Amino acid sequence: MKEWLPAIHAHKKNFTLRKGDTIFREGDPVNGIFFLYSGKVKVHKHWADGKELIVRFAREGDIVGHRGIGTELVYPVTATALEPAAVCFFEIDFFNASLKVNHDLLYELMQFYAKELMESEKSMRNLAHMSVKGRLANALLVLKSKFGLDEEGFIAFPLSKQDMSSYIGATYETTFRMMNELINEHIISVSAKYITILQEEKLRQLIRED
Amino acid sequence: MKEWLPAIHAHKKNFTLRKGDTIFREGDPVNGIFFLYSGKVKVHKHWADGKELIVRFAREGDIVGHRGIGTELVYPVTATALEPAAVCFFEIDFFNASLKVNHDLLYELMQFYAKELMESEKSMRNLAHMSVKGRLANALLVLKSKFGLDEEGFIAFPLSKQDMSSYIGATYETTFRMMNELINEHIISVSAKYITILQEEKLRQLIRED
DNA sequence: CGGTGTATTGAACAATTTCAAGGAAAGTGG
DNA sequence: CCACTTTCCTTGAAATTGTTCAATACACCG
Repeated sequence: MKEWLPAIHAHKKNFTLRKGDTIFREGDPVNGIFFLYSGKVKVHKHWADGKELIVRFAREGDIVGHRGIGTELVYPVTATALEPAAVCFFEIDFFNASLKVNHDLLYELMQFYAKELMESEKSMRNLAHMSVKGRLANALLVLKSKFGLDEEGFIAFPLSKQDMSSYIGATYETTFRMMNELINEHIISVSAKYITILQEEKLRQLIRED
Repeated sequence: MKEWLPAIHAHKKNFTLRKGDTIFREGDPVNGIFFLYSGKVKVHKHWADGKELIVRFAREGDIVGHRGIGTELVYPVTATALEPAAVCFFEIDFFNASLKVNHDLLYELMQFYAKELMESEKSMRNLAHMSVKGRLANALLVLKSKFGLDEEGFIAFPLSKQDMSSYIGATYETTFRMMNELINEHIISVSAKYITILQEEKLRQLIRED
């Protein structure tokens, strides 16, 4: 999704965001699409009592707000900065016009959607059939493979337990307890928001499907 | 997704399916894409002990197997006929070539994916935050709005309780019990696979989000 | 008519959420 | 920089929801 980004570079409008800032909110009219230059963003859906489910994380180079493309009039999700971030914004009309003209862009976007759909349906199955501990194990592996490790061996996407619980679709308390189990079993170690995977194989065992 | 179907009509290969036949299986190498001429199909993901989650239903005019498009080498889902069906098959190479050439087709496919993704993420949130009863209520409303009612006022997509439970992501027994509650509360009435919604408003109350 | 699959129900069990309550950390405004 | 507010963290116990197991009934099919 990064190759053609420079091609439409000239039409960008830049914004900077502070931690906790909202890029767009579920239900807002769709007015454009965003690219992340720097920072980390969560994309989430809301539910009663401030409950939420994080459906995706984005970092530099990623696209946000694409769920508004097509026939949708309002964003079906909210996007919130997890740390200071810089985004560039494209008017929806401009972006749609680009899609009409730029076949490669459209093809990439289609493939991107296809991949997101697969991930999403996998997550659906996980939510339906996996225990919280299994979903946590899976989330850790996904975060590692998607964002890698930093210099110190931590998963390079630090998350509050709050956000972790929203990501795996469980309550804060349950997530906390399951995390403790993993720590006591020496499968992971945790220092504030920073997580180290000690025994990847044991995590994999927790998500065996059959 | 139906408008451009005739355009590539000449390249089709037809197949007929009996109830229970599998069109393709999760893990099979992707060899093509299917269009449903008639019949109903479920698209599902498997899990241990023969558990499954139905991620989508398709009927005549719908596309099946599109999840294999792009970089994927194997289907991430299984497609099974719920009743006798007729499909037409397109080689993946031919379909990909069409996408490269036919901009409108590609655009429609992209929009289709975008819509599917939104639905999928909505389902994710429902699985994470709604009770089984709420998910059942939601499923009934979705099935009604998607497939309509037949002449007798039944939801025009008869489902075994087995499939219903796989669709809402709960066990057979729980689904059964929740269905009984809805019946006892005179919200729905059921005759074998055929369901009538008696009080749509009460179903909506069960899925209030906030 | 027996068999296979679906329907039905109860009871025990397990997983997860909810509630409650205290402590730590972190950001905010004076 | 400090007091204050808020948010996040931590833990236990109780309540709830949903699953699993088990056993029986029913229905259709060859």
